[in-house]
Amino acid sequence: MGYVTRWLDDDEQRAWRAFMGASQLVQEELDRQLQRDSGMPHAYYAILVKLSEAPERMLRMSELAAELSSSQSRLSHAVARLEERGWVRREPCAADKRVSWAVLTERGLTVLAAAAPGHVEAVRQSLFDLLDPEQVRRLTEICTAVLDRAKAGGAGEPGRRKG
Amino acid sequence: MGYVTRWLDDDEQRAWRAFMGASQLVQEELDRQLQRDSGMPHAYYAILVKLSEAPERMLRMSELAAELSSSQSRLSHAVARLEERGWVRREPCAADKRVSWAVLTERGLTVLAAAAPGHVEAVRQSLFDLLDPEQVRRLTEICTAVLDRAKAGGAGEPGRRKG
DNA sequence: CTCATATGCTTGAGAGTTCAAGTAAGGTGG
DNA sequence: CCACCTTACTTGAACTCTCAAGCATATGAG
Repeated sequence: MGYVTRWLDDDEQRAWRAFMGASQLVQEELDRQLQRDSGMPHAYYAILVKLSEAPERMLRMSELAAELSSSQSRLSHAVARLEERGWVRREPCAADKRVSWAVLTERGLTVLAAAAPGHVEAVRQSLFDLLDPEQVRRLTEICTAVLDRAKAGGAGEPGRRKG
Repeated sequence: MGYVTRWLDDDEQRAWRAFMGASQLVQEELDRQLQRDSGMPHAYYAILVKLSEAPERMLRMSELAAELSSSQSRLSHAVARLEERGWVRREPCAADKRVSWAVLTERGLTVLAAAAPGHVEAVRQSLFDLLDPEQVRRLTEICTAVLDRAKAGGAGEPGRRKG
């Protein structure tokens, strides 16, 4: 523990605050838009999207959690709420009785279809309308680099076990 | 509204998911690190930092909220908790009795000083160690562009009034 | 001066997230 | 076939955040 802390220099400070600020801002804008216009938080929207893209529109809870980088606990609570609303249904798995499938219902698909246009519009306003194509390319590259480390087994990702 | 939705193309999809993924990942890593090592969420840490940088280590609640891009409600709840821990103290304002000052206590400063090195280390691991200086420069530019629109009076920022 | 409105902040209820336990089922070595 | 560990998922309590009201104090119009 005999470290001397390497503080952030001015450029790093600026970068850090800009990144955190932009992250927070975009997240909150999206969350607010979805809550206001479609009555769901962004996390729930993301669940519906993932299910809609899956074969048969169903995924095992653990797969779904992994795809969303979400903890199993969070997903379990969320799917419970989505089930109450009739947007998602759970089905037991015959082959492995521990597993449960999350299935997007017709009603869930309808709700998602209704929510999507407004969401996309909000995404454009929060991000893409503000950046030129070159910036978008760079942002993708940078964020991918950040994400790759996590997948490569960095410390402390939620809902994942190292392996 | 007779709009035809302009969906995201493949590049935009990738950019969007990378950005959201990286934002979420970094936020959660930082939150977890601070919670684990210093027993506070990142939002509370940010409050302590802002106060520590202010003259006399004190700010009016509304100023503090504005600097943090936080709603007044959130800040009020948070400061209540920080007060219970003795890290922050509230003081009434003689000139305007509606105002209350949030003041960083000695104990709060000590806690912040103890938390900071681990936090900075986590920031490096989550972000700066993964990027070269040119990428950091680009990230700053991009995030600043995203933030500037909000300050320039975009729709729906939390805890702010337009004007 | 007085009433209406705006401002600064707080409060309470409802919701989502987290962490730590807890249940149940699958797999394995003896 | 029986303990034992792992895997898949759920549950409950504590905590934070949000939204909508709710005070109390300025401020301005008449």
